[in-house]
Amino acid sequence: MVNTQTKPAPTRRNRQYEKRLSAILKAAAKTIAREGYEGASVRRVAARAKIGLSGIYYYFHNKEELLFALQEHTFSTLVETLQERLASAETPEEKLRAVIDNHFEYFVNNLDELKVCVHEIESLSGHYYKQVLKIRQGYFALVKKVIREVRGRRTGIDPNLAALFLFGSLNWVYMWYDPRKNTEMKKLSKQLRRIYFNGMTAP
Amino acid sequence: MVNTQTKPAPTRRNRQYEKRLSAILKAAAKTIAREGYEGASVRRVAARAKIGLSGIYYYFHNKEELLFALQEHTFSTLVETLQERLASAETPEEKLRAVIDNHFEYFVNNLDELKVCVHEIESLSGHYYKQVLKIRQGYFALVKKVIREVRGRRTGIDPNLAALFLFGSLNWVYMWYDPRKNTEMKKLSKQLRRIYFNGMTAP
Amino acid sequence: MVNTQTKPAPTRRNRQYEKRLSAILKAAAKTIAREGYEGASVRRVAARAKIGLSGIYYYFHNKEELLFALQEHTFSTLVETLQERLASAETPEEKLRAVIDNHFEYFVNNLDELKVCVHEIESLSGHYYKQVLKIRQGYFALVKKVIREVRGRRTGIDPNLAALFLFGSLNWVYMWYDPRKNTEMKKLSKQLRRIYFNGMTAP
Amino acid sequence: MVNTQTKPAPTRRNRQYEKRLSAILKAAAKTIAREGYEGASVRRVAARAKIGLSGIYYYFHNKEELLFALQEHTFSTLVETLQERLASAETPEEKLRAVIDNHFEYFVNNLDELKVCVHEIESLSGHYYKQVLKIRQGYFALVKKVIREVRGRRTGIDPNLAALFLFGSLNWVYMWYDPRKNTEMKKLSKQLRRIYFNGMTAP
DNA sequence: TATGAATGAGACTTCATTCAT
DNA sequence: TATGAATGAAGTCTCATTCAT
Repeated sequence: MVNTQTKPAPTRRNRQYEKRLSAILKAAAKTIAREGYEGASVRRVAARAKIGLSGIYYYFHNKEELLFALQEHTFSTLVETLQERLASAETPEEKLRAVIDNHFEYFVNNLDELKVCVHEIESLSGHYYKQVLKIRQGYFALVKKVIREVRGRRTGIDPNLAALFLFGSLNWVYMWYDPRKNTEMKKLSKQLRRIYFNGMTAP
Repeated sequence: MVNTQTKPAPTRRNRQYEKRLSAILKAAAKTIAREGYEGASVRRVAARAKIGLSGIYYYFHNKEELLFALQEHTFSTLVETLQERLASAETPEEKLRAVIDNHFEYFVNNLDELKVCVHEIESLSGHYYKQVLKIRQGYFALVKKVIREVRGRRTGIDPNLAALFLFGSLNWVYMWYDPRKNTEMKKLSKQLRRIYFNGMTAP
Repeated sequence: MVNTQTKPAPTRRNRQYEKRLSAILKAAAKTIAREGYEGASVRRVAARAKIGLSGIYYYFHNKEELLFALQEHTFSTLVETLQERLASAETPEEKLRAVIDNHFEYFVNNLDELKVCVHEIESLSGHYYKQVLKIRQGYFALVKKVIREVRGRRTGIDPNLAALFLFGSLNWVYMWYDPRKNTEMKKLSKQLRRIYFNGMTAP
Repeated sequence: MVNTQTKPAPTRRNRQYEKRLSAILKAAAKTIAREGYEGASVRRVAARAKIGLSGIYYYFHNKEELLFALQEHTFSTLVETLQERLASAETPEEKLRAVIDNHFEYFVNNLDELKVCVHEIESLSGHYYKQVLKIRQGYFALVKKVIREVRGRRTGIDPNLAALFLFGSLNWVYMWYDPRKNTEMKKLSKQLRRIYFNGMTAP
C-alpha cells in the first residue's frame, strides 16, 4: 500500500508497482484539475491511467486518499525545494525571489498538481485534511519569515497579512495562466517581486 | 422564471415570489459555499430554503441556473458599486482604494456568495459561463484601468499582470478570513493598498 | 417517510402510498427469506415489488430500515395478539396454549416474515437492533410469565431456561415446516403443548 | 486439496499443511459466525488466518467450500461422538441424555463452528448442500430413534415432531448462550432433559 | 404556486476469483 | 506453497430531474 515507511530495494516488481502508482497519480491530477474533485469519477481516473476501475483500489483505499497523496506530495516538495533555495539566498530580496521563483517554477512544471492543491484544499476532511494542513502551515511559516526579513523595521507591514496576500497572488495564477501562450515565467516572477518588494520596503 | 426583463408592479403575489426566490438563492449560496457546486445537492438547497425539492424547479430550470443566478448577481453588483465609487474618486490612489474597499466590503457582507463566485467560476459551462465571463471581464477592465492610472509612466509595471496579482490577493481572502475573529476590514484594506500602491509607484 | 407519528386521513394519495409501502415490505420479506439479508439485493426487492430500484429509497432510508420495518411490525403484532389471547385465557394450560397457538398461527400466515424475524435478528445493528430488542424482550417476558404460572411451585424448573427452550422449538419451525405438505397446525400445537406442559408439570 | 481420501504418513511438510488448513478453518468459523456467510469476506478470513488472500485458494477452491468443510466436519464429528455415547448408554433416559450432552458439550467447545452449522445451513447449495444434508439426516435419524425409545408405546407422541422440537431447543442455544457468563452446561442439560423426558413419558 | 412520488444514470466501493511468479 | 497485482461483476446509495396533481 501507499505510504509505506520501509522502502525495499527496487526489484523489477517494485519498479512496476511504482510506475503504475505514479501513472495513477498523474491521471488523478489531470482528471481532478479538469473536473474538480467531486466532479471527477474514479472510473475516469482509472480510464486515463489505463487500469481497471477496481485496480485503483489496490493502490488507494478510497478516492479521498488519491487527493491526499497528490496534495501531500506536492506541498512537501514545495517546502523542500524552497528550503534548499532559501539556504543559498542571502539578502532578503534574494529570499523573496526564492519564494516566488520556487512557486512559479513548480507550478509551470506541474500545472495540474498545483491546481488540485490550491483549488481542492477543502475537499479533504478529517485526518487527511489535518495532515496536509500541517505541511501547508510549515510552508506558510517559511514565507512569513522571509517577509519579516523583507519588511525589516517597517511596522506598518503586518507579515501575516502580507504573506496571505502574496499567497493569493501566487495561488490565483492557475486561474489565468495559459501554458499555450508560453508567457515567460521570468516576467511573471519579476513583476510580482517588484510589487511586493517595493510594496513592503517603501517608507 | 428568473431574469425576466419586464418588471411588473410589485403586487402582493410578486412580493411573495421575490421573497421565495431570494430565500432559495441565499440557501444555494450557503450550501454551495460549504459543499462545493458538485457536492451540493438540490435537495439540500431546498431543505435549507424550507421548500419542497421540486419547488426549486419552479424558480430555476436546473441546478446550473442556480449557480449562474448567484454569480450573475454578485458580479453585476460588484461592477455597479465599483462604478459608483470610482465616479466619486479623484486621485489614482483614491481609485485604487475604491477597488479594494469595494471588494472587501461586499465580501464581508456576502461571504457565501463571494466564495461561490470565486471558487466555482469554472463550474459553469457553455452559455452560462460566457455570460458571466463578460461581466467579469468588465470588472477586470475597470480595475486594469485604475491600475494603469496608478502606475502612470512606470513602464516596468504591466497593468495586466498587476491586475491579475491584485485579484489573486482579493479573491484568496475567502480562504483564510474568519468572520468570527472579526478582523477589521479597514486594516486589511490599508495593508493591501499600501503594498500595491507603493509596489506600483516606486521608481 | 415511514414511521410518521401523525396519521392523516386516508386520502386517495395516502392509500396509494400505503399500498406501495406494503408491497415493498412483502417483496422484501419474500426476497430476504429466500436469499438472506446480506444476500438479498435491494434491486431484486425492487423488482419483486415492481418498482424502480431508487423507488425503494423513497420509502426507506436504507436497506437496514427495510429489515427493521419487517421485524418491528412482526414482533409488535406478535406481542399484541398474544396479549389479547392471554386476556381471555384462564388456566395456566390455556395460557401456554395461547403462546404456542399465537406463534404458530402467525407463522403459518406469514412464513416469510417470521423466517426473516427469526433468522436475521443479528443482521440489524445499532439503533435498529436495540429498538427491536426491546420488543422481543417484551415478548419474552410475557412468555416467561406464562411459564412461571405453568410450573407453579416446582422449583426444579427454571422459567428462564424453559422459555428459551420453548422459543427454540417455536423458532426452529421455519427450518422444516413445508406449507405444501399442509401439516396441520393443530397437531403441531398439540404436540408441543403436550411436551412442554407435561415436561414442566411432572413431579 | 481438502478431503483427500488417502492419508499419507505425516511428514513435516504434511504437518505444516494441516496446521495451516485448520488455522484457516478456525478463522473462517470465527469470521462467518460473526458476520454471516454472505457478510464474511474471504479477505477477512485470510487476514484472521494470517495468510495472504490468495493463499486461501490453495486450500479451498472457493468460498463455499470453506463453509462446506466446516459443516461437514462438525456434523460428522457430532454424529460420531453421539454414536459412541449411545453405544455405552442403556436405558432410554440415558440415551436421551447422551443426545443432549453430546450436543451441548460440542457446542460449548466450538461455539463458532456450531453457530455456523446451525445458522448457515441454507447458505450451501447444490452438491455441497446435499452432501451435508445426508450427514444431518443421519444425525436426525439417530435422535429420532432415541426418542422413539423414550416415548415407548405412548402413541400420542410423534417422534418426528418431537425430534424437530428438540433440535429447535438445542440449536437455538447459540442465540442466547453467553460464554462469559459461564452458565453451567450441566444445568442446561438437566433442564432440557427434564422437560423432554417428562414431556414424552407422561401418560 | 408547490409538492409527492418516481426514475434512470451514475457515484464509490467491495466482492470472489485468477494468474504469473 | 504462497503472494502481489489485477479485474469484472455487483453491491448500496444519491443524484438531478420530471410529471401528475
